[in-house]
Amino acid sequence: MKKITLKDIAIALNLSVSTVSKALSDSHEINKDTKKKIAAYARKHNYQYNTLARSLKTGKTNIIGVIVSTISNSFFSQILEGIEESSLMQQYNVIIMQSRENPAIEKKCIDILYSKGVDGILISPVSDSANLNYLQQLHQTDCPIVIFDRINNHLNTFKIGIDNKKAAKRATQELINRNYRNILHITGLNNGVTNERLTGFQEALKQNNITFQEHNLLRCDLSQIEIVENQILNKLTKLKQANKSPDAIFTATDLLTNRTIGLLAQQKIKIPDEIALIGFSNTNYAFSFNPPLTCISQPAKNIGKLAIEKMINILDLRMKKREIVYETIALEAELIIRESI
Amino acid sequence: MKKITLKDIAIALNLSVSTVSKALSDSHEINKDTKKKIAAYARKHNYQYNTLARSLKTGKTNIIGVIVSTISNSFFSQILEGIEESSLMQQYNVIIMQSRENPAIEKKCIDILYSKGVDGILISPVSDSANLNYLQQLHQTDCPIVIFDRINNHLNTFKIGIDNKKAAKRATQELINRNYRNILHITGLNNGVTNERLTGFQEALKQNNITFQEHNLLRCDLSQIEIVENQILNKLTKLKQANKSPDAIFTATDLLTNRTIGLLAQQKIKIPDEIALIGFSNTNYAFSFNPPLTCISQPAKNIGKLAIEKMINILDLRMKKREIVYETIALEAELIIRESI
DNA sequence: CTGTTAGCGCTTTCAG
DNA sequence: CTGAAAGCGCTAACAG
Repeated sequence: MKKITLKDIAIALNLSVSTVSKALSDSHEINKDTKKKIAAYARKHNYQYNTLARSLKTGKTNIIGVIVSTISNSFFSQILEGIEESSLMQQYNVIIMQSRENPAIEKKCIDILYSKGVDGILISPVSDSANLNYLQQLHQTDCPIVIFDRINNHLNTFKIGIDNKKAAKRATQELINRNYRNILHITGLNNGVTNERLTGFQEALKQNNITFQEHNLLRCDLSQIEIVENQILNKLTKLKQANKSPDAIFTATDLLTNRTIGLLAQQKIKIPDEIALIGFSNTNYAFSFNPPLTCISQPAKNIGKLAIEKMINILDLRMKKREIVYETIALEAELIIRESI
Repeated sequence: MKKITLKDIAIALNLSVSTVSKALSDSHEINKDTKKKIAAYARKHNYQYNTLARSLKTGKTNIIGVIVSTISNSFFSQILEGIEESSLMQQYNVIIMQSRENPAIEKKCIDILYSKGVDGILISPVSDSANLNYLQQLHQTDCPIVIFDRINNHLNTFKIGIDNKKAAKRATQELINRNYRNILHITGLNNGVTNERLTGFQEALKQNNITFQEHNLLRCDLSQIEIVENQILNKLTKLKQANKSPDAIFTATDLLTNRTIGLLAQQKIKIPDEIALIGFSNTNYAFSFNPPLTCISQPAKNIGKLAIEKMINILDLRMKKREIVYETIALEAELIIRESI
């Protein structure tokens, strides 16, 4: 079962290559019987057309590049699942690459994808600045870009994510509604997404006439997973010593939330009796935590779906030379109430 | 910044295409100064060679296809992370596809990858039979196959996974060592992997002179996630009514383990006091469960790494027309003792 | 309805 | 050291 080509079929059936090509793409200008004969031979010999050659000719690969920071992060893997599913349905495939939160690697990924001739790139950019100009250039010429997740940047294209401020505000409000007043907000280092969430947190406090206290903000360096727990524990200890222990914690990322619940359990701090916990989390198993975790879950799969759909949309409109009106789509994050608050 | 080609460079610098081609691949037959001039121009205009054209010519795409059942399963996403990392280092890229536990979709994925001209396919096959003959054919001719995770089949190639029987036996022994005698084994439907694990479970019992009781085996249909919990709860209820409640549970898959711990918490069954729990799990957050979960964790990232390395190994040896000796590599799964037993 | 031809961008002999 | 030419497998314009 060696790979056979159009030429092989043409020779075997005593036809020309172009006839075979047209027949297999079901062109109307080919006789029915000829088509049948060709189709039969092709099937029998397991002919699979050579996408490479076709792409070289047509200038279209039907491959979309996707860049995320880490595949194994559950939020991203859910997005990727959505992307793969939708792309397959639309006859596209995806090459997935990891930027590992590193702008230089991200640049390399972009270049590789570009040289592979991908029709477009879906990306959750490492930073709000690093490769943005480069992406903008690509987008304006050869290679359309669609942004997902980290949508706080000035790139003029489709951006799919959630309204982070709103989601954070809602979570905070939920705590306040339940009479928690002294809320510690744990977040990552400065970036668009965490800043939005912080703003949402602060706005909720303000609306309820609660003064935001600087000591109720902890920024963790997420690049060093090992010490995240220490950073949190230190903070809690200090607050306790100052007699300012929080009655609730609001965590701003998946990793922080899941680590925090583990840490509190380990420290035998009762949730929610001593400290309540709410946070962003897309773990499939938040309900298996004990207590089951109350969390803000992003519609990850849907983000992926929409991102690829918008990309195909761009590709389509560009081909038809039609104008494209870009939009930023902020989906609704879901607040799942369980038992940790 | 439109895409530029060798031809563009050649014309601009008044050289021939072949000279430019050779210069950019640093051929020794090109003058140093010419190389420099060409390199400078290429960099300035952001030349990215067209992989498509090169592949068509060389017959090599440097793309490896990967087929898993679901990307968002944490075990697979960890494998994918390893695959992506290693492949990038070796100048390969991966196209990831999902078979969704469906042989027909799996077949489709294989065909698409084949027609894309991937250099090889890494796959965790849906079943021990469905597309195996087809894969064997591909492997023997054009497109080498490497199997990972589900390695209980007759395909003659590299297979990377773990020794499931051994891992299950060890987990069971650990329970027995701690004086649990009445152990309920919860597993999935009949397949190579779960069968191996069941065998390991039974062997451990036997070695300790414990009779295996048919009522201590529950097979769940994993395709219907929603009812898994019900199936487990029903079983526990029945056993209780018969006065045969287990003192420990050994779960055979990620999903089952994580669902079971959630269910037990929900039912207010104290772990490990009333029932102990041990199981396979590759969740990143097993330590955040409460109690922290004692589990068997597979070296997923490593499985991915090895799989791609073996693939590149095959590609290499085939090119050199050297003989290849296939082996099945069973890595060691790790037993992580925490507090659920 | 079928065939001829040119060419996508690149690599690779072979000549000069 | 540099260039001309062929060809990878396919599509598409054009001819017949």
